Amino acid sequence: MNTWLMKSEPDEASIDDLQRESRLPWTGVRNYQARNFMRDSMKPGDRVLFYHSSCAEPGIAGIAEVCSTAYADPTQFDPASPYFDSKSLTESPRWQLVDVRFVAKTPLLSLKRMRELPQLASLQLLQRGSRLSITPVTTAEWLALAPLLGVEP
DNA sequence: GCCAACGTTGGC
DNA sequence: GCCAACGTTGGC
Repeated sequence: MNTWLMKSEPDEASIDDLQRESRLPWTGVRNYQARNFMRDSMKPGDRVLFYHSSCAEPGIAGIAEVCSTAYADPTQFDPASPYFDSKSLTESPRWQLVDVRFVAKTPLLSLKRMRELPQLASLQLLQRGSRLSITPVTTAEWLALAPLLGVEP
């Protein structure tokens, strides 16, 4: 089983929203690398670290789980959506997504705190200039993160 | 709101 | 295929 870190702006979809809905499609990814992770590498059952970005307290706010294989992101075909992509054709959708289900809220592990911890220094999230919204987390990184999130690895 | 870093676009 | 211009991300 793989672990992923997925960023979401809490104004759009927070861990509380996911808890309420119990399951959400991960809409709006418009970056090829992030899409490829969902399309090619994510499997149902994979662990997701739910990260809040572009907010007062950026950090990991909970745990989720991939619960579908990849399929076409419907928002790319919706002219009313901010994620509409006029160049994406129905017969060859450009953007894909997976569904994610709620597992648990965690005490917020802030970006600031993560930057202070040497055992987390390898996280792709923390690399200079990194802004990919979906990044893989290694087993070693997950083992270092779990106790900080108050969960069993 | 600023701006560094990165990704995409399109002319050549 | 290069690369300048432009757009976006996201922390601060």
